[in-house]
Amino acid sequence: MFDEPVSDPHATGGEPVIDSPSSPPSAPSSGSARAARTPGRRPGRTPATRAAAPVDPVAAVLPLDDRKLAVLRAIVQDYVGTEEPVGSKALVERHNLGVSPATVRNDMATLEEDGYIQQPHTSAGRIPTDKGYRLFVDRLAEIKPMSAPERRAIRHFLDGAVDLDDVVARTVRLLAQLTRQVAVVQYPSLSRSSVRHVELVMLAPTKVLLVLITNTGRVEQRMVDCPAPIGESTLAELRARLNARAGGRRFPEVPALVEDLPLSFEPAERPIVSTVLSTFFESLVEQSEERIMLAGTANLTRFGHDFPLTIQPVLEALEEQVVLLRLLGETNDGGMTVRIGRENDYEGLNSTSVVSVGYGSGDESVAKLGVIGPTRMDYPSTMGAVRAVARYVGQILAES
Amino acid sequence: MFDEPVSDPHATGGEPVIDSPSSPPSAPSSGSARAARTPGRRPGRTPATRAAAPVDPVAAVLPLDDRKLAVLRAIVQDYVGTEEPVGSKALVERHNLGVSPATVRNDMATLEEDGYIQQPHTSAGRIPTDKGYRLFVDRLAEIKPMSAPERRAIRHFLDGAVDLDDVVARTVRLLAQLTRQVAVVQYPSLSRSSVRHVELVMLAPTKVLLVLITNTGRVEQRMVDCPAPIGESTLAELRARLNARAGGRRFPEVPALVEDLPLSFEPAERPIVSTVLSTFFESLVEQSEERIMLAGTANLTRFGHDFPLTIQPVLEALEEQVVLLRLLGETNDGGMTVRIGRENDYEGLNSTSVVSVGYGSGDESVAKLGVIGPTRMDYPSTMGAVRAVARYVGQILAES
DNA sequence: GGCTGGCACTCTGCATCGAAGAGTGCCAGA
DNA sequence: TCTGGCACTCTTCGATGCAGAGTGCCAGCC
Repeated sequence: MFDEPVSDPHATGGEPVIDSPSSPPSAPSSGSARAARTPGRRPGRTPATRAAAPVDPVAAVLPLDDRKLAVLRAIVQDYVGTEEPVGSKALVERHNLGVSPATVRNDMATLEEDGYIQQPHTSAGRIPTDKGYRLFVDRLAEIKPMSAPERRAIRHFLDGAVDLDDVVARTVRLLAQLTRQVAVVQYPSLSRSSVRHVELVMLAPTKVLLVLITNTGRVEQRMVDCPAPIGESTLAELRARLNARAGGRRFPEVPALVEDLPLSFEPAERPIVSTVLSTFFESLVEQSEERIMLAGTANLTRFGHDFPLTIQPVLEALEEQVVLLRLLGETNDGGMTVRIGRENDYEGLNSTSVVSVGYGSGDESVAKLGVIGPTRMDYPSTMGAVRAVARYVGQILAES
Repeated sequence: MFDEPVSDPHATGGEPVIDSPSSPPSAPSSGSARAARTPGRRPGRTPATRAAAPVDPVAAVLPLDDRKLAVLRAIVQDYVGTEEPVGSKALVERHNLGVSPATVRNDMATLEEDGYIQQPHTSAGRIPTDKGYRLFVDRLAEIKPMSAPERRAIRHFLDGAVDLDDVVARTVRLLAQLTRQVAVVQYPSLSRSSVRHVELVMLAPTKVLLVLITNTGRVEQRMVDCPAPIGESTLAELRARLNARAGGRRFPEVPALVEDLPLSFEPAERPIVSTVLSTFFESLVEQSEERIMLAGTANLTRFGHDFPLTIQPVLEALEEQVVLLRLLGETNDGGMTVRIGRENDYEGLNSTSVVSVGYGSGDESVAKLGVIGPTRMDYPSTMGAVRAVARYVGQILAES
């Protein structure tokens, strides 16, 4: 059965939101500039260019005809469902492809030569390789939209949130539940937010608490140790000027806007003001720039048979905020990003796939979210869930 | 080798800080009122009372002599080390107990009858039961103090923290590393902290951001939707009065101290003031009362052979803040609490042990921390690490 | 009464073996 | 280009057998 167009998988349903990682923003290779692209390593793997310049010797072999693609898709679907290598006979039975097992076997041999599938052992069925999944995601899969009840449930669940922490917490849990995988949600990034209010609270003569509130509702605080006692009036003035200049501005602009502030104070007070300001920038911008929330680690137990070996490095990766941040950081700004297996830079995640996307209150993204699962995941559904959740979080943020 | 006193394991080294869960606060059963007690289910299991009233038919059998206790201890130690059932021959070889394997076998038979050890299969070695671990922890084990370099490392690591979040974050990671288990740290509880400062920030005419700073450096914020626009001057006045009355007070006292505040405002403003105040109490006290941080989940992979079955429910438990909070909540205020296997109320943790203790800036605890590991854990070392970390965090908090 | 050596017994763990089944690759023919 | 057939490979599973570890019990000794 070949019920979806292969040449442009996005023609029928959802918008084309798939971006492969590290695909060059230029050089649209197929009809639509926003259509799926193959990763940089295998350039020119699309109908439009495949005949033109056979850069890669493997790629040169490659007039993968429709049936072979259908076979690959069937293999991916079956393997994702059963977790077992799929053989030619079973494939023909389950997908009535209209040809005999022998023919499918020939196709499989081709697909294996080209590196899309592989055999765990001689005379076992085939399983998709990372490259196979890549092709599946890029050209064969269609993002599966959420059903109406699912959408309602998402909406309802997120609507109950009382503050930003709660929004993020609910979002991760929701995402983990929907996808039955590990979910990761980044807090709205400071660098993409704007300043709503800056508050300075004196706790002791030389101790000031700096509280920053962003337009996304995020609140950050930091203790400042002043070199000398600071007067309440100075503090009030600094607060007023800081808010006047920075209020409403995007974060990256702020330093330039307030750097001359110390000059407007008495010389004696300038060092103090400078200290407060530098803490403001350094600590808030650099240190706690990014926060992340995680849920669904229990889903890791459904990973596979070779359990402890796979799960340990993944758990370790999940403990490292840095790794997660970099992971999400690689999300393409435009659309959904899928990184499959070894496409992930971090070694511990070499047998996982990461589906991530930006979300935001307006039309641009303020942070990323995503899920981490086995390469052997149900990509269409996962991508659908990730996309849907990202949209609703964006809406919620825009409302509050 | 029988190098530590059995009758009172606390005579030589560390203070008696072990408390069994659910042990009645009254009825000290041995010499020291703070000495280890056995859980309620098995009353009267101590030298002082064992001959008096044989309540329990099993307990009646029980003049466990010193050698049997030594055998039990040896079994626990060996099993913890090897993860394999330990037999009589190996026991005699490794611990030169001064008797023959046959004798040890007889002792083992007794210990098994009494429920302290069990055989996985006929003619396999013995492994300790929960009850066996309980006895070990209560009477045979001594908390192993940290070495000087370890203490220095702890101190050094925690000293680098820049704010409360950082202190807590460093603490969990440290604890997880030291014990090689899952670590849990509760944020300093609001109900045991005092108010350092309350800040009210107007974000919109009817939106006020309430920021609360505690003496432990914890900062909580909450959005308040006012029923009517609130004036800047009213807000300033409310802020001043709130701080005047609540500043420095313990949290539980605060409601009573400020409940009449609305009356000191114009009648028109009272509803607004009331709204702010009620958010102050309800949200802060009830909802986000407790926060928890977690680390070391990757250590779960070292749990045991029967892997996925054990780890899944544990991971699920760890995802539930509520479960963790209740877990820590059961920590005895006085000293260290060890809950072994089925002593844990939560079913998913029935094959784990939880070692927890309170920590605080002064002499009383403001929150709890602990680790979760397999019942087959090295209790002396784990307890030593937990105790040491708790002390240092307390010191750090007291300083800042 | 408690400890010990000896002995028979049980059970696991491991390797070996063989049969069954699934799947492949290749070839000749339509 | 597809198909049916066939030989071959390799995994899986159960049965079998053997070695090793550990026990329980008993009779004898101190």
